Amino acid sequence: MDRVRVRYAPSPTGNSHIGGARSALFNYLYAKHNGGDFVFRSEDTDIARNIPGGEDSQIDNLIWLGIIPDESPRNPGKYGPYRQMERLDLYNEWTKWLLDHDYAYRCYCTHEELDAEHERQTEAKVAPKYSGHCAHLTPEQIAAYEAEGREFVIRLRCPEDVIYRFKDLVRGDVSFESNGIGDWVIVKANGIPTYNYAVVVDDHFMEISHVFRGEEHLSNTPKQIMLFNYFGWEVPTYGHMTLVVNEERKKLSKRDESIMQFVSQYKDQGYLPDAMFNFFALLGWSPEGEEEIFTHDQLIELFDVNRLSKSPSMFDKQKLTWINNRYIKDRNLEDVVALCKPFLEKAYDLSDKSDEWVSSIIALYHDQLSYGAEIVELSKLFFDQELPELPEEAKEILEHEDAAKAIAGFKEEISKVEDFTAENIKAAIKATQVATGVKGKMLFMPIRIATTGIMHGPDLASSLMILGKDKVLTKLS
RNA sequence: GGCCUGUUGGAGAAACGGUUAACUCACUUGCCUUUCACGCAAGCAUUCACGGGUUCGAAUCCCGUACAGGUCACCA
Repeated sequence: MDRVRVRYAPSPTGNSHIGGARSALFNYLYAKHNGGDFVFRSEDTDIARNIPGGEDSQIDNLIWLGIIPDESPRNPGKYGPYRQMERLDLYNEWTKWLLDHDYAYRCYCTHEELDAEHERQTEAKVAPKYSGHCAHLTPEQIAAYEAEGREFVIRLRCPEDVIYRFKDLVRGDVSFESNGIGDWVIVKANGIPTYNYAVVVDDHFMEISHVFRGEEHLSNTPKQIMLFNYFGWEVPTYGHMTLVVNEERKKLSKRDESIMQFVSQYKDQGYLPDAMFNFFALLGWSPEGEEEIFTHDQLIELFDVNRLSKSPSMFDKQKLTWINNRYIKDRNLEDVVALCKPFLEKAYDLSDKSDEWVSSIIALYHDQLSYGAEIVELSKLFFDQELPELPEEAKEILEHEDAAKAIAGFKEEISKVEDFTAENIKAAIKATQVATGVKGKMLFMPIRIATTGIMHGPDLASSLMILGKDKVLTKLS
């Protein structure tokens, strides 16, 4: 196994989860850093939970993020097929091998029997594991069960007193005792292999050299090593990454609503894929210097497994927002317009507006925009929307005697402006100052509040230009 | 309950036995600016969960305690 080959193997049971995307990202970074392959495998053995389109959406989301599989069901390499349900013959072949060598056996226990056993063990406060009821059935017993028409699963014999040790790329030396495991199911009653079994066969035949996955898989590792040992196959190198947790420090669950959980949601809100890529890379990994903003290629270059963290990382929405803003600022206006316009179109009727007009609004917010959809809220004042009630402070300003002077003066000056450009508007404000003697905050604020309806916003002259002369005059009246 | 893992400021995180405990986000203050935003500058852990040890010296090594998380499926 000289070549680095890694895989990302989701089950097509739903939309891409951010935790999964992060796993995919680290596998990808590792592979690319080492000039290896990143393969996508569909773990679709839970036939009841698979959803149509699940696999496609997984791949699409990865590609959107810039994590391009070198091999997948869509672009198969020479290690296919890339869906587990299409590899059943392979598994069956090796199941037979295990059975023939007596490393595995048929188990006829029913769910009821197993549940009762589990309950007894929990009550007795011992580690729940399979009792081995069917481990040594006589041919007569087997025949009897078969005659009954009982279904069976296939269990792997778990050796006694073996300690499974492995060097984890993230956690260092890890070991598990075999005694805590028990004979576990490798093939379900429906003839389909379980996850821990299929994975071993696939990782071997797909020549996977390194496996980066979430910490929740740590305790699956001894089971998989057990199998590698029986087969006499080389065990890949594992690296168990910390979980991503929410503000409550709990593992992100799909029901959690405190943050957006799915990659597609970020896409839909107008986040930039390269910003997401950058952000995910910082979740459980840290670069060496002080810089944290890196391009796709730089991250590949810099990625180093030794810098993966051992403690869980919290999904920090504010940091994502900041990173996304950094990327938006770096994009040219044309790109940002393309990003934002769809949100405006959806929120407002733009049919009688020119492209230039829309672009000029977006330009106003280019530097502060955190994500595409935010433009709708930010630019409200240009779309005749209901604006929040003025704060006390604003009312006080308007009641001031200078305010009335400023507004009246400005109305007069502005009505004289022919060519309604920012420059000319600025000149009109200046002229108002000269004419009325009002200046500074007491000049700008009343005009701003009267025309835009808010106290704080982008450059006044530009804002007025976009609003247009007619609207400005109406508002002033 | 068994097994496994982690614990450095509000959040991420560096430091690999000897530094004033990096850096980034957030926050606070100041500058810039009509305002907001952007940008710039500064401030923000007498201390590394706690208690013992080892050592000339410990956030860093060892032991224990506490807390947090993961996992114990015919789900992946």
